[in-house]
Amino acid sequence: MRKKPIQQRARVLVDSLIDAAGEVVARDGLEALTTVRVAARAGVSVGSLYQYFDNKNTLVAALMDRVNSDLIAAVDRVAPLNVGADPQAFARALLIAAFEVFEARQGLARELMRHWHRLDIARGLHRFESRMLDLLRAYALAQLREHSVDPSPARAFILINSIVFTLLRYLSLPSPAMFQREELIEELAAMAARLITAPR
Amino acid sequence: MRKKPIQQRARVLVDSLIDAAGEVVARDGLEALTTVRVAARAGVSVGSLYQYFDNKNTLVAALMDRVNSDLIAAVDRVAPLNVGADPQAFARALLIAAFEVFEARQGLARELMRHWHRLDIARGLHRFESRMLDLLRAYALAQLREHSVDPSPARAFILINSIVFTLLRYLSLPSPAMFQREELIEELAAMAARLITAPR
Amino acid sequence: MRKKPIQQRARVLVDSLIDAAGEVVARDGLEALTTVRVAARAGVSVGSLYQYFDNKNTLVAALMDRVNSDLIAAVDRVAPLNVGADPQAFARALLIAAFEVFEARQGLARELMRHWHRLDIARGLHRFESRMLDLLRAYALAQLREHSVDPSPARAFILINSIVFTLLRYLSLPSPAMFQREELIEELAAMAARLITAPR
Amino acid sequence: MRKKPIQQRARVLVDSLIDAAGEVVARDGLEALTTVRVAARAGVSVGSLYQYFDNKNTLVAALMDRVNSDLIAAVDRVAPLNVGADPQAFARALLIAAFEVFEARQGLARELMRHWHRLDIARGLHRFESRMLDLLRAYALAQLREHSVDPSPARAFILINSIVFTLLRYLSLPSPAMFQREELIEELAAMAARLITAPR
DNA sequence: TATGAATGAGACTTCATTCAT
DNA sequence: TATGAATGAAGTCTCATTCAT
Repeated sequence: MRKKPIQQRARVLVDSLIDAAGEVVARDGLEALTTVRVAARAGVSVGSLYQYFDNKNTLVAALMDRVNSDLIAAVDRVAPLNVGADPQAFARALLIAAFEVFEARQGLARELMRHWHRLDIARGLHRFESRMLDLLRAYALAQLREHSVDPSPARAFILINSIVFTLLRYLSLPSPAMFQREELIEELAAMAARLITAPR
Repeated sequence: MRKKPIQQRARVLVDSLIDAAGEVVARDGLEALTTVRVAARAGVSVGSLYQYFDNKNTLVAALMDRVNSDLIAAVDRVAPLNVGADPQAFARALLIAAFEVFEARQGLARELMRHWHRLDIARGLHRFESRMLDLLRAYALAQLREHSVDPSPARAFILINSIVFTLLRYLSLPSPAMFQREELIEELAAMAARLITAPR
Repeated sequence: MRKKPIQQRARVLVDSLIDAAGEVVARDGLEALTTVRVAARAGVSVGSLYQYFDNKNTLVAALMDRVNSDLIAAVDRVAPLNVGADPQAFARALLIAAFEVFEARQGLARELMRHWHRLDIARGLHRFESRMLDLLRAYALAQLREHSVDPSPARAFILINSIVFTLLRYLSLPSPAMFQREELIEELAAMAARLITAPR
Repeated sequence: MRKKPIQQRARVLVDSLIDAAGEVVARDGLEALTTVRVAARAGVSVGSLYQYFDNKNTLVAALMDRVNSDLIAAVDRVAPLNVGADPQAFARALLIAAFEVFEARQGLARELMRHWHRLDIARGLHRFESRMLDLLRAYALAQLREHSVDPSPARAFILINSIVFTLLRYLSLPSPAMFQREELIEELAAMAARLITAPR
């Protein structure tokens, strides 16, 4: 980031550029993400885009960060409301929240999924993994006193990635799947519950 | 494919072009996959590349198909040898085989993973899913007579995608994970076993 | 045209690109008309060319339009000054004007002639035909009250095409003809006069 | 021509290559005229094409020559049968013959017309002009004893070119003209007659 | 002689980035 | 600061021509 958007106007501009980037990707795919187009959609000139982003990559990174933050915000919102629920219900609640995030900007999920490499989706996922781990620990502390309160790193890794990617893959399916979304969520929740409660 | 590689020399060329594509991707990423570069690496001229591939996309598609076929071949080879094993051992065997495929051409997995959308990784996955479903049914018939022999589509979808993507994500981790590969395999195998044997 | 050349500088650039295209064609033929070369000759980069022309074809089309407009402007300028003249003198005046247009950019005529199909020379001719028809009607009204004021479409078609192409062919002759240009003009004018005044 | 096609088989091959070239042009335009395609259509390999034609240009030249020869053959066939007719009937007969040649391979005329420059349509026209001049002289000798037996070069030039190009342009009109072909022929014949019989 | 795979120069076009205004 | 025209490297693809078999 070339300069810190201390000023109000700058922050607004950065946001609208990221928004514009998301819209372009959602509408026409990552291939269509050109700096001129994003700037135009944001209602500014390319020059202004480069005032706030060093290059195209940092713009995309910012977009990814945004999605990741949305995801984290969603689980953060939902998790506390479900600490009392059984594992499967807990997982289900988080899954539904995640689904909503991905569907919020239809088309974006598909394209992000498709390019989850470019730009640190990896980095994003790492942040998400950490957050999820925290949530799991909190849940475990509250509910599963008798069990391990600390899922092993490997198991946490599997849990997060299995769910996130299965979900993304489902969302990016070219044609409707052979099953309903509800069924997918239920099965994923069951799997998550088993993973959480399984003995080491 | 512009012309069918009926002749020996042509088939060899097609193969070496796909190989070259894989090497370029593995070494420098999908972004570096230019037609000229692939041709050069294969020791021929661009023109020759276009003699066998309509365009760059079909080349990448061929590369994806190749990886997919390798994957299918690997599980096909291993599965029959493990029909007698318990679910977790069965899953473990397949996982190890898959790991080997992905590690065969170092770096390739990472980049393919990263672009699993482009060019029909999706299509490839579908083929792989079908094959895995067959193997599972065969295994179930032989081992789990008392259980459902037919995992629901949703569950199969979760099983395949969770494993494949978790595995790919692990392989594409920028820095070593906090856990050993063996641990990951064991946990994945356990998860798979639970998923296979869990009641509907 | 990708963007309308509203601004002065842009208009100048568009013009200089068309000029450059004309020069390249005149000097080395239509085959030598490459986008890079035209841009270079205009003193800008290819990118700039594509800022104002969607592709090579639209550039050529613009060049054709330019020639066509020049032709129309020339006859429009000369015709009013000769409404009082007899048919042959009228035709002669227009012919001389046309000759001048075609000779203005030496070599261009030859190449345009050679490719009169590509890019709407046809369309251009149609515009020219219409304009000529108008001029003929105006002339007929003023001079030939006793004759038909409206040449049949077929006759007008013959009149225009015979003159334009004969003239172009003359200009694109590789070696000097067996006769003087003046003689050609005179004969063409006579033919035109006969065609105009001949009874239906 | 790399070698004289003395042998029967060679002559046949050359002919079939020219035929193939004409068919390709007629069907898909001059842009589609690639050596490989022509060879394939002729049922031989590119290599064989280059056995008889130095390069693509000579092939096209040969095609043009062929059309030109067809044209000359047509007027040569028709002219003697009409020496007794009046000028307009004579002209009409030749025009109809020319029309038939151009329509023989539908589409070819349009494309040839469009590119009458490339390859010596010019050269071809010159041969055609000479032949026409001969025919006109013969006709004049037989019919117009009292007039000039020798049309001036300029007038002959105008006569030939006006007719040929008007005709070609008519044939290459994208949409049907406002008048019937018969009307065009009649008007052209009348114009020709006037041109032939007009005093110097 | 015939074949047709291989060559590779070169054409078109895009788009991230800069910088004069 | 904002603008957006200009830049030009780089990528994809074509096709006339050659030459080993």
